[in-house]
Amino acid sequence: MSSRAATRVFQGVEEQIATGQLKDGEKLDEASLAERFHVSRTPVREALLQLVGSGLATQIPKRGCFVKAPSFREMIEMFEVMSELEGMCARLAARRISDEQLATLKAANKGCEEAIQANDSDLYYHKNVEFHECIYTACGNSFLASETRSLRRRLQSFRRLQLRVRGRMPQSFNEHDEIIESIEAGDADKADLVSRQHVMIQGERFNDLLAHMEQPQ
Amino acid sequence: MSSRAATRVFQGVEEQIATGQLKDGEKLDEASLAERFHVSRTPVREALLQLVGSGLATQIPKRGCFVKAPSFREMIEMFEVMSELEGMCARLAARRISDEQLATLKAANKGCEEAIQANDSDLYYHKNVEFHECIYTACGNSFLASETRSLRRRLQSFRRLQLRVRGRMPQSFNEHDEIIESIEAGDADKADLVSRQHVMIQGERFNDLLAHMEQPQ
DNA sequence: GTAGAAATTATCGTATACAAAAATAAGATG
DNA sequence: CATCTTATTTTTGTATACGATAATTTCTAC
Repeated sequence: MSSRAATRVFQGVEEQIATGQLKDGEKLDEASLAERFHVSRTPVREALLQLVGSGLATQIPKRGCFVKAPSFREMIEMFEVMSELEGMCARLAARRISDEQLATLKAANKGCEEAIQANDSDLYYHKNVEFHECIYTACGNSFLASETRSLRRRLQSFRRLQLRVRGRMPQSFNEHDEIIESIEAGDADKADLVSRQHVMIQGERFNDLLAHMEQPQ
Repeated sequence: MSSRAATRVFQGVEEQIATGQLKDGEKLDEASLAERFHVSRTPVREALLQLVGSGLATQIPKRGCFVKAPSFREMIEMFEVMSELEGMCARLAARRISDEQLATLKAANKGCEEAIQANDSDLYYHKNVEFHECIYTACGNSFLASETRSLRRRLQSFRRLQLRVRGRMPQSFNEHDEIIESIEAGDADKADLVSRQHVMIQGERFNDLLAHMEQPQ
């Protein structure tokens, strides 16, 4: 089906960690995974290496790999950094965005609006990613864009949960408006501030959500 | 000698990329590397995967791995992000640092001073790392600390060059004083600003250095 | 002589095999 | 019965083997 077995295993394990099927500290046994994915140990080992690289697993020499789900504290820390990066992207975008990029950004936001009117949170999720992607591109720093994207991806599975929180979708959309306005006005400081808050609010929502769901560690 | 063959290969190739023995775009042939490091292809492939993960190589499916030395533009971009992260660390440290951590920070700076008096740029390099490491720890966000450390490491080989630039060592040290003062005073905004500048100046110095050395691409 | 096609070669991705180290189980000794 | 020692088993890390795909070369046709 897919091109590389190693990639399949990587994404599969990643998914299972995100959904909680594989829990924190659980051992990632090479032989079992190989059997589960119908491949040999070689691609499994490659997948595990990549998991370790992306921080989802820990490797102890001669002992094996173990799931390393972010703790509550680490999640908050990641949101804190995400907030900073997102703010930086917006700040730079306010200074560097082109007319064309601004138009694309507005179009993406229009997509968000339509998703809200259709009350389609899954569509909103994708349109929202698109919106932020526009800002990453417009910041004119592809390294920053890539780092931010990567962190967003890492917080992704939790975000998806958040947008279903009551009333979050319209509020998120209103914040988008503020972000666009400040970027269009070239107000870097405000774009920075508003974007930071946009992320931190999500962090807080995440916090609420977790508190409702179960005990953090 | 060492524990893992894969690690040896990884560090070896990393070193050769940093020193310029392996140039941008050059192919990382599995068989040749295996022969060079007296190991089989398996650990070589693992090393290459890690190199790709840390951004030092690119992988094209069914075509192989190629050295991906950061371009001039990417270096500037990385400095821009480093500046932001370093600023964030300092800002948080100004709010969260403990008395004990502050003492350690001052001690590290004392080490820098001694290195200057001894005119030992190599020692200064290490003491400087120690100084910044204190701030990372004091920022109270271990994820941020880890990300910043990782980026520092990536810019490391170039930094090492920079500190040998004429007059940089004392200037860097003076900037440290400003950083300590603002952190001690709990002035988060100033700590942020000064730390950002501290990095950006290095970026500019790097810029100068490159301009002197050879043509950027 | 050049362009395209077929065959050959090289290299990647995966599977299997084997050696070394660690975990576990079994046995001996007090 | 507990504990230390030793044997067995499991599992990691590395080497080798094999199939598939892309690159290269050779060959043929024009």
